[in-house]
Amino acid sequence: MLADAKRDRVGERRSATRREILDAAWAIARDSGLAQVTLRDVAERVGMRAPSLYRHFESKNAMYDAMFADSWIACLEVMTEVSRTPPTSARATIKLYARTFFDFAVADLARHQLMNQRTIVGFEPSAESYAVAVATLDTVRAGLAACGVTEPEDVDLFVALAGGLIDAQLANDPGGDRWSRLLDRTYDMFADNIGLPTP
Amino acid sequence: MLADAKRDRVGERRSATRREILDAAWAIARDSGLAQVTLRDVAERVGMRAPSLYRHFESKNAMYDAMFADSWIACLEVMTEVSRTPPTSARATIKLYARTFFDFAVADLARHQLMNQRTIVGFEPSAESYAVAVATLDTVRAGLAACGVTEPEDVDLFVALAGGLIDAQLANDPGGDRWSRLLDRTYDMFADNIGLPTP
DNA sequence: GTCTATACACCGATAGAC
DNA sequence: GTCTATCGGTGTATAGAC
Repeated sequence: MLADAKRDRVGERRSATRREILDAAWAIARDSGLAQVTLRDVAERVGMRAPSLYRHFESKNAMYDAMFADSWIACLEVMTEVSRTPPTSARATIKLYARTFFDFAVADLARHQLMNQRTIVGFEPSAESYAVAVATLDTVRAGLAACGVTEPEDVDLFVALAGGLIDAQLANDPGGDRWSRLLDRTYDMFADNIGLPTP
Repeated sequence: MLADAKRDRVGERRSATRREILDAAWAIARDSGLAQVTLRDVAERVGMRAPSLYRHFESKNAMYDAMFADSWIACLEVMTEVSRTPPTSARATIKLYARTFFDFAVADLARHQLMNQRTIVGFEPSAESYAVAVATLDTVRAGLAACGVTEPEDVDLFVALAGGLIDAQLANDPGGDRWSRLLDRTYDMFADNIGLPTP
Protein backbone atom coordinates (compact mmCIF):
# COMPACT_ATOMS: atom_id res chain seq x y z
CA MET A 1 0.00 0.00 0.00
CA LEU A 2 2.23 2.78 1.24
CA ALA A 3 5.20 0.79 0.02
CA ASP A 4 3.52 0.38 -3.33
CA ALA A 5 2.84 4.07 -3.70
CA LYS A 6 6.39 4.88 -2.75
CA ARG A 7 7.88 2.34 -5.12
CA ASP A 8 5.76 3.86 -7.88
CA ARG A 9 7.07 7.37 -7.23
CA VAL A 10 10.59 6.08 -7.27
CA GLY A 11 9.90 4.34 -10.55
CA GLU A 12 8.55 7.54 -12.07
CA ARG A 13 11.58 9.44 -10.88
CA ARG A 14 13.94 6.90 -12.42
CA SER A 15 12.00 6.95 -15.65
CA ALA A 16 12.09 10.75 -15.77
CA THR A 17 15.85 10.76 -15.26
CA ARG A 18 16.24 8.23 -18.08
CA ARG A 19 14.18 10.46 -20.33
CA GLU A 20 16.28 13.48 -19.38
CA ILE A 21 19.48 11.61 -20.22
CA LEU A 22 18.11 10.46 -23.57
CA ASP A 23 16.98 13.97 -24.46
CA ALA A 24 20.47 15.27 -23.69
CA ALA A 25 21.98 12.58 -25.90
CA TRP A 26 19.58 13.43 -28.73
CA ALA A 27 20.44 17.11 -28.45
CA ILE A 28 24.14 16.37 -28.78
CA ALA A 29 23.54 13.90 -31.61
CA ARG A 30 21.49 16.40 -33.54
CA ASP A 31 23.92 19.28 -33.42
CA SER A 32 27.28 17.48 -33.27
CA GLY A 33 26.63 14.12 -34.87
CA LEU A 34 25.53 10.76 -33.55
CA ALA A 35 29.04 9.40 -33.05
CA GLN A 36 30.15 12.57 -31.23
CA VAL A 37 27.94 11.70 -28.28
CA THR A 38 30.24 11.01 -25.32
CA LEU A 39 29.15 9.93 -21.87
CA ARG A 40 31.03 12.83 -20.34
CA ASP A 41 29.15 15.36 -22.47
CA VAL A 42 25.79 13.74 -21.84
CA ALA A 43 26.49 13.67 -18.10
CA GLU A 44 27.55 17.30 -18.02
CA ARG A 45 24.36 18.32 -19.79
CA VAL A 46 22.20 16.70 -17.11
CA GLY A 47 24.44 17.81 -14.21
CA MET A 48 26.08 14.50 -13.47
CA ARG A 49 29.44 12.77 -13.77
CA ALA A 50 29.89 10.21 -16.48
CA PRO A 51 30.03 7.08 -14.26
CA SER A 52 26.66 7.96 -12.75
CA LEU A 53 25.00 7.31 -16.08
CA TYR A 54 25.73 3.64 -15.53
CA ARG A 55 23.06 3.62 -12.83
CA HIS A 56 20.50 4.35 -15.56
CA PHE A 57 21.99 2.60 -18.60
CA GLU A 58 24.00 -0.59 -18.60
CA SER A 59 26.36 0.76 -21.24
CA LYS A 60 26.66 3.42 -23.90
CA ASN A 61 25.19 1.02 -26.43
CA ALA A 62 22.20 0.49 -24.14
CA MET A 63 21.68 4.24 -24.42
CA TYR A 64 21.88 4.03 -28.21
CA ASP A 65 19.44 1.12 -28.03
CA ALA A 66 16.90 3.22 -26.15
CA MET A 67 17.35 5.96 -28.77
CA PHE A 68 16.89 3.36 -31.50
CA ALA A 69 13.61 2.33 -29.87
CA ASP A 70 12.59 6.01 -29.51
CA SER A 71 13.07 6.46 -33.22
CA TRP A 72 11.15 3.43 -34.40
CA ILE A 73 8.30 4.08 -31.96
CA ALA A 74 7.94 7.53 -33.51
CA CYS A 75 8.12 6.04 -36.99
CA LEU A 76 5.55 3.37 -36.15
CA GLU A 77 3.26 6.11 -34.88
CA VAL A 78 3.56 8.07 -38.11
CA MET A 79 3.07 5.05 -40.35
CA THR A 80 0.10 3.84 -38.30
CA GLU A 81 -1.44 7.26 -38.73
CA VAL A 82 -1.00 6.90 -42.49
CA SER A 83 -2.58 3.46 -42.45
CA ARG A 84 -5.71 5.03 -40.98
CA THR A 85 -6.22 7.60 -43.72
CA PRO A 86 -8.99 6.55 -46.07
CA PRO A 87 -7.47 5.33 -49.34
CA THR A 88 -8.30 7.05 -52.61
CA SER A 89 -6.35 4.95 -55.09
CA ALA A 90 -3.74 2.23 -54.72
CA ARG A 91 -1.25 4.45 -56.50
CA ALA A 92 -1.90 7.40 -54.22
CA THR A 93 -1.67 5.22 -51.13
CA ILE A 94 1.67 3.78 -52.16
CA LYS A 95 3.02 7.24 -52.77
CA LEU A 96 1.70 8.40 -49.42
CA TYR A 97 3.52 5.62 -47.58
CA ALA A 98 6.71 6.33 -49.48
CA ARG A 99 6.49 10.08 -48.98
CA THR A 100 5.77 9.75 -45.29
CA PHE A 101 8.71 7.43 -44.72
CA PHE A 102 10.99 9.57 -46.86
CA ASP A 103 10.12 12.77 -45.03
CA PHE A 104 10.48 11.10 -41.65
CA ALA A 105 13.96 9.81 -42.51
CA VAL A 106 15.22 13.00 -44.11
CA ALA A 107 13.96 15.20 -41.27
CA ASP A 108 16.66 13.99 -38.85
CA LEU A 109 20.02 12.73 -40.06
CA ALA A 110 21.20 11.46 -36.68
CA ARG A 111 17.97 9.52 -36.23
CA HIS A 112 18.15 8.06 -39.70
CA GLN A 113 21.74 6.96 -39.17
CA LEU A 114 20.77 5.22 -35.95
CA MET A 115 17.66 3.60 -37.43
CA ASN A 116 18.83 2.55 -40.85
CA GLN A 117 22.59 2.78 -41.14
CA ARG A 118 25.50 1.19 -39.35
CA THR A 119 27.09 4.47 -38.30
CA ILE A 120 27.76 3.36 -34.72
CA VAL A 121 30.30 0.61 -34.98
CA GLY A 122 29.69 -1.76 -32.07
CA PHE A 123 25.97 -1.13 -31.85
CA GLU A 124 23.38 -3.85 -32.43
CA PRO A 125 19.78 -3.16 -31.45
CA SER A 126 18.29 -5.43 -28.82
CA ALA A 127 15.61 -7.93 -29.85
CA GLU A 128 13.07 -5.83 -28.00
CA SER A 129 13.94 -2.62 -29.85
CA TYR A 130 14.28 -4.39 -33.16
CA ALA A 131 10.75 -5.73 -32.74
CA VAL A 132 9.43 -2.17 -33.02
CA ALA A 133 11.24 -1.77 -36.33
CA VAL A 134 9.73 -5.04 -37.53
CA ALA A 135 6.28 -3.94 -36.40
CA THR A 136 6.68 -0.75 -38.42
CA LEU A 137 7.65 -2.65 -41.55
CA ASP A 138 4.68 -4.96 -40.94
CA THR A 139 2.37 -1.96 -40.83
CA VAL A 140 3.74 -0.79 -44.17
CA ARG A 141 3.48 -4.30 -45.54
CA ALA A 142 -0.16 -4.49 -44.51
CA GLY A 143 -0.86 -1.12 -46.11
CA LEU A 144 0.76 -2.22 -49.35
CA ALA A 145 -1.13 -5.50 -49.26
CA ALA A 146 -4.36 -3.52 -49.08
CA CYS A 147 -3.25 -1.91 -52.35
CA GLY A 148 -2.78 -5.29 -53.93
CA VAL A 149 1.00 -5.31 -53.43
CA THR A 150 1.56 -8.69 -51.82
CA GLU A 151 4.59 -10.19 -53.56
CA PRO A 152 7.59 -10.17 -51.19
CA GLU A 153 9.80 -9.08 -54.06
CA ASP A 154 7.58 -6.07 -54.68
CA VAL A 155 7.84 -5.08 -51.03
CA ASP A 156 11.62 -5.53 -51.14
CA LEU A 157 11.76 -3.25 -54.14
CA PHE A 158 9.47 -0.70 -52.50
CA VAL A 159 11.85 -0.56 -49.54
CA ALA A 160 15.02 -0.37 -51.62
CA LEU A 161 13.65 2.48 -53.72
CA ALA A 162 12.87 4.56 -50.64
CA GLY A 163 16.26 3.80 -49.11
CA GLY A 164 18.08 4.80 -52.26
CA LEU A 165 16.31 8.13 -52.53
CA ILE A 166 16.77 8.87 -48.84
CA ASP A 167 20.47 8.09 -48.82
CA ALA A 168 21.12 10.02 -52.02
CA GLN A 169 19.22 13.02 -50.63
CA LEU A 170 21.03 13.03 -47.29
CA ALA A 171 24.46 12.30 -48.71
CA ASN A 172 24.50 14.57 -51.75
CA ASP A 173 22.01 17.34 -51.11
CA PRO A 174 21.30 17.62 -47.38
CA GLY A 175 18.62 20.18 -46.70
CA GLY A 176 17.72 20.32 -50.38
CA ASP A 177 15.12 18.52 -52.45
CA ARG A 178 17.03 17.15 -55.44
CA TRP A 179 15.98 13.55 -54.79
CA SER A 180 12.82 14.42 -52.88
CA ARG A 181 11.47 15.80 -56.16
CA LEU A 182 12.01 12.39 -57.76
CA LEU A 183 9.96 10.47 -55.23
CA ASP A 184 6.52 10.71 -56.85
CA ARG A 185 7.99 9.86 -60.21
CA THR A 186 9.83 6.88 -58.75
CA TYR A 187 6.72 5.38 -57.23
CA ASP A 188 4.67 6.04 -60.35
CA MET A 189 7.37 4.09 -62.14
CA PHE A 190 7.01 1.36 -59.51
CA ALA A 191 3.22 1.37 -59.78
CA ASP A 192 3.47 1.06 -63.55
CA ASN A 193 5.89 -1.83 -63.16
CA ILE A 194 3.58 -3.86 -60.94
CA GLY A 195 0.62 -3.13 -63.18
CA LEU A 196 -1.38 -0.75 -61.02
CA PRO A 197 -4.08 1.14 -62.93
CA THR A 198 -3.19 4.66 -64.08
CA PRO A 199 -5.40 7.37 -62.63
CA MET B 1 73.06 10.92 -62.38
CA LEU B 2 74.11 8.70 -59.52
CA ALA B 3 72.27 10.97 -57.14
CA ASP B 4 69.25 10.79 -59.38
CA ALA B 5 69.34 7.02 -59.51
CA LYS B 6 69.67 6.83 -55.76
CA ARG B 7 66.86 9.29 -55.14
CA ASP B 8 64.72 7.21 -57.42
CA ARG B 9 65.41 4.05 -55.48
CA VAL B 10 64.56 5.83 -52.27
CA GLY B 11 61.34 7.04 -53.82
CA GLU B 12 60.45 3.54 -54.90
CA ARG B 13 61.24 2.23 -51.46
CA ARG B 14 59.00 4.82 -49.85
CA SER B 15 56.24 4.10 -52.28
CA ALA B 16 56.53 0.36 -51.65
CA THR B 17 56.33 0.91 -47.91
CA ARG B 18 53.23 3.05 -48.39
CA ARG B 19 51.68 0.28 -50.44
CA GLU B 20 52.57 -2.28 -47.78
CA ILE B 21 50.94 -0.16 -45.09
CA LEU B 22 47.80 0.32 -47.13
CA ASP B 23 47.56 -3.40 -47.85
CA ALA B 24 47.83 -4.12 -44.15
CA ALA B 25 45.09 -1.60 -43.43
CA TRP B 26 42.87 -3.18 -46.10
CA ALA B 27 43.44 -6.64 -44.66
CA ILE B 28 42.35 -5.49 -41.21
CA ALA B 29 39.39 -3.57 -42.62
CA ARG B 30 38.18 -6.58 -44.56
CA ASP B 31 38.21 -9.06 -41.74
CA SER B 32 37.53 -6.87 -38.72
CA GLY B 33 35.68 -3.87 -40.10
CA LEU B 34 36.73 -0.52 -41.45
CA ALA B 35 36.43 1.31 -38.15
CA GLN B 36 38.42 -1.37 -36.32
CA VAL B 37 41.58 -0.33 -38.13
CA THR B 38 43.95 1.07 -35.51
CA LEU B 39 47.36 2.51 -36.17
CA ARG B 40 48.91 0.12 -33.67
CA ASP B 41 47.47 -2.90 -35.45
CA VAL B 42 48.48 -1.66 -38.88
CA ALA B 43 51.99 -0.96 -37.62
CA GLU B 44 52.33 -4.38 -36.03
CA ARG B 45 51.31 -6.06 -39.26
CA VAL B 46 54.10 -4.33 -41.19
CA GLY B 47 56.67 -4.68 -38.40
CA MET B 48 56.67 -1.10 -37.17
CA ARG B 49 55.54 0.92 -34.20
CA ALA B 50 52.48 3.09 -34.57
CA PRO B 51 54.17 6.50 -34.58
CA SER B 52 56.42 5.42 -37.45
CA LEU B 53 53.40 5.38 -39.71
CA TYR B 54 53.40 9.16 -39.51
CA ARG B 55 56.54 9.16 -41.65
CA HIS B 56 54.43 7.75 -44.47
CA PHE B 57 51.00 9.25 -43.79
CA GLU B 58 50.24 12.63 -42.34
CA SER B 59 47.42 11.22 -40.22
CA LYS B 60 45.09 8.27 -39.96
CA ASN B 61 42.59 10.10 -42.12
CA ALA B 62 45.30 10.53 -44.76
CA MET B 63 45.56 6.75 -44.73
CA TYR B 64 41.82 6.44 -45.17
CA ASP B 65 42.07 8.99 -47.95
CA ALA B 66 44.63 6.89 -49.81
CA MET B 67 42.33 3.87 -49.39
CA PHE B 68 39.42 5.95 -50.66
CA ALA B 69 41.49 6.79 -53.74
CA ASP B 70 42.48 3.12 -54.12
CA SER B 71 38.83 2.18 -54.20
CA TRP B 72 37.68 4.74 -56.71
CA ILE B 73 40.64 4.10 -58.98
CA ALA B 74 39.64 0.44 -59.08
CA CYS B 75 36.02 1.41 -59.70
CA LEU B 76 36.98 3.85 -62.46
CA GLU B 77 38.99 1.07 -64.08
CA VAL B 78 36.04 -1.31 -64.01
CA MET B 79 33.58 1.27 -65.30
CA THR B 80 35.99 2.39 -68.05
CA GLU B 81 36.28 -1.22 -69.12
CA VAL B 82 32.50 -1.36 -69.36
CA SER B 83 32.42 1.82 -71.40
CA ARG B 84 34.63 0.11 -73.97
CA THR B 85 32.36 -2.89 -74.54
CA PRO B 86 30.49 -2.50 -77.82
CA PRO B 87 26.86 -1.62 -77.09
CA THR B 88 24.04 -3.90 -78.18
CA SER B 89 21.01 -1.95 -77.01
CA ALA B 90 20.54 1.08 -74.82
CA ARG B 91 18.60 -1.05 -72.38
CA ALA B 92 21.31 -3.68 -72.16
CA THR B 93 24.01 -1.06 -71.73
CA ILE B 94 22.20 0.62 -68.87
CA LYS B 95 21.77 -2.71 -67.15
CA LEU B 96 25.44 -3.52 -67.69
CA TYR B 97 26.53 -0.28 -66.01
CA ALA B 98 24.18 -0.89 -63.12
CA ARG B 99 25.17 -4.52 -62.70
CA THR B 100 28.86 -3.74 -62.81
CA PHE B 101 28.57 -1.01 -60.21
CA PHE B 102 26.32 -3.15 -58.02
CA ASP B 103 28.66 -6.13 -58.08
CA PHE B 104 31.69 -3.94 -57.41
CA ALA B 105 30.03 -2.37 -54.37
CA VAL B 106 28.63 -5.59 -52.93
CA ALA B 107 31.91 -7.47 -53.34
CA ASP B 108 33.61 -5.59 -50.50
CA LEU B 109 31.65 -4.10 -47.62
CA ALA B 110 34.57 -2.21 -46.10
CA ARG B 111 35.39 -0.67 -49.44
CA HIS B 112 31.77 0.30 -50.06
CA GLN B 113 31.51 1.91 -46.64
CA LEU B 114 34.60 3.96 -47.32
CA MET B 115 33.53 4.95 -50.83
CA ASN B 116 29.86 5.63 -50.41
CA GLN B 117 28.90 5.82 -46.77
CA ARG B 118 29.91 8.01 -43.88
CA THR B 119 31.07 5.17 -41.66
CA ILE B 120 34.31 6.86 -40.61
CA VAL B 121 33.28 9.83 -38.56
CA GLY B 122 35.90 12.52 -39.05
CA PHE B 123 36.87 11.48 -42.54
CA GLU B 124 36.45 13.73 -45.56
CA PRO B 125 38.16 12.74 -48.80
CA SER B 126 40.73 15.17 -50.17
CA ALA B 127 39.90 17.11 -53.31
CA GLU B 128 42.42 15.00 -55.19
CA SER B 129 40.85 11.70 -54.16
CA TYR B 130 37.34 13.00 -54.62
CA ALA B 131 38.23 13.92 -58.18
CA VAL B 132 38.64 10.22 -58.99
CA ALA B 133 35.12 9.57 -57.72
CA VAL B 134 33.84 12.41 -59.88
CA ALA B 135 35.72 11.05 -62.89
CA THR B 136 34.06 7.69 -62.35
CA LEU B 137 30.62 9.22 -62.21
CA ASP B 138 31.47 11.21 -65.34
CA THR B 139 32.38 7.98 -67.12
CA VAL B 140 29.01 6.52 -66.18
CA ARG B 141 27.30 9.74 -67.18
CA ALA B 142 28.97 9.62 -70.58
CA GLY B 143 27.96 6.00 -71.03
CA LEU B 144 24.37 6.80 -70.15
CA ALA B 145 24.39 9.81 -72.49
CA ALA B 146 25.43 7.48 -75.31
CA CYS B 147 22.24 5.55 -74.53
CA GLY B 148 20.18 8.70 -74.83
CA VAL B 149 19.95 9.26 -71.08
CA THR B 150 20.99 12.88 -70.75
CA GLU B 151 18.55 14.46 -68.33
CA PRO B 152 20.31 15.17 -65.00
CA GLU B 153 17.23 13.93 -63.17
CA ASP B 154 17.41 10.62 -64.99
CA VAL B 155 21.05 10.23 -63.98
CA ASP B 156 20.17 11.12 -60.38
CA LEU B 157 17.49 8.46 -60.41
CA PHE B 158 19.84 5.91 -61.97
CA VAL B 159 22.30 6.50 -59.14
CA ALA B 160 19.70 6.40 -56.37
CA LEU B 161 18.27 3.11 -57.65
CA ALA B 162 21.67 1.44 -57.57
CA GLY B 163 22.43 2.84 -54.13
CA GLY B 164 19.14 1.61 -52.73
CA LEU B 165 19.62 -1.92 -54.02
CA ILE B 166 23.23 -2.04 -52.83
CA ASP B 167 22.45 -0.80 -49.34
CA ALA B 168 19.46 -3.11 -48.97
CA GLN B 169 21.53 -6.06 -50.14
CA LEU B 170 24.46 -5.37 -47.81
CA ALA B 171 22.34 -4.44 -44.81
CA ASN B 172 19.65 -7.09 -44.94
CA ASP B 173 21.09 -10.03 -46.85
CA PRO B 174 24.89 -9.86 -46.89
CA GLY B 175 26.37 -12.59 -49.00
CA GLY B 176 22.97 -13.40 -50.48
CA ASP B 177 21.21 -12.21 -53.62
CA ARG B 178 17.77 -11.10 -52.47
CA TRP B 179 18.16 -7.61 -53.93
CA SER B 180 20.72 -8.58 -56.54
CA ARG B 181 17.95 -10.57 -58.22
CA LEU B 182 15.86 -7.40 -58.45
CA LEU B 183 18.48 -5.39 -60.31
CA ASP B 184 17.57 -6.28 -63.89
CA ARG B 185 13.91 -5.78 -63.17
CA THR B 186 14.62 -2.41 -61.56
CA TYR B 187 16.51 -1.09 -64.56
CA ASP B 188 13.93 -2.45 -66.99
CA MET B 189 11.45 -0.46 -64.96
CA PHE B 190 13.75 2.55 -65.25
CA ALA B 191 14.20 2.04 -68.99
CA ASP B 192 10.43 1.83 -69.44
CA ASN B 193 10.00 5.00 -67.44
CA ILE B 194 12.34 7.05 -69.60
CA GLY B 195 10.81 5.65 -72.77
CA LEU B 196 13.58 3.39 -74.01
CA PRO B 197 12.46 0.93 -76.70
CA THR B 198 11.61 -2.58 -75.52
CA PRO B 199 13.80 -5.31 -77.02
C1' DG C 1 66.56 10.84 -42.75
C1' DT C 2 63.88 6.83 -40.30
C1' DC C 3 62.17 4.97 -36.72
C1' DT C 4 61.61 4.42 -31.57
C1' DA C 5 60.28 5.76 -26.95
C1' DT C 6 57.56 8.39 -24.41
C1' DA C 7 53.87 11.28 -23.41
C1' DC C 8 49.28 13.60 -23.84
C1' DA C 9 44.31 14.07 -24.01
C1' DC C 10 40.32 11.71 -24.69
C1' DC C 11 37.27 7.70 -24.74
C1' DG C 12 34.13 3.81 -22.33
C1' DA C 13 34.04 1.28 -18.30
C1' DT C 14 34.78 -0.34 -13.35
C1' DA C 15 35.69 -0.24 -8.13
C1' DG C 16 34.70 1.48 -3.99
C1' DA C 17 33.88 5.44 -0.58
C1' DC C 18 30.07 8.20 1.11
C1' DG D 1 22.54 7.27 -6.35
C1' DT D 2 26.35 9.99 -7.06
C1' DC D 3 30.97 10.78 -6.39
C1' DT D 4 36.38 10.23 -7.03
C1' DA D 5 40.01 7.54 -8.76
C1' DT D 6 41.62 4.67 -12.03
C1' DC D 7 42.16 1.25 -15.91
C1' DG D 8 43.12 -0.08 -20.68
C1' DG D 9 42.51 1.67 -25.16
C1' DT D 10 42.57 5.16 -28.87
C1' DG D 11 44.73 8.92 -32.22
C1' DT D 12 48.26 12.03 -32.16
C1' DA D 13 52.61 14.85 -31.20
C1' DT D 14 57.44 15.23 -30.45
C1' DA D 15 62.22 14.53 -28.66
C1' DG D 16 65.98 11.98 -29.57
C1' DA D 17 68.50 7.47 -30.74
C1' DC D 18 70.76 5.30 -34.72
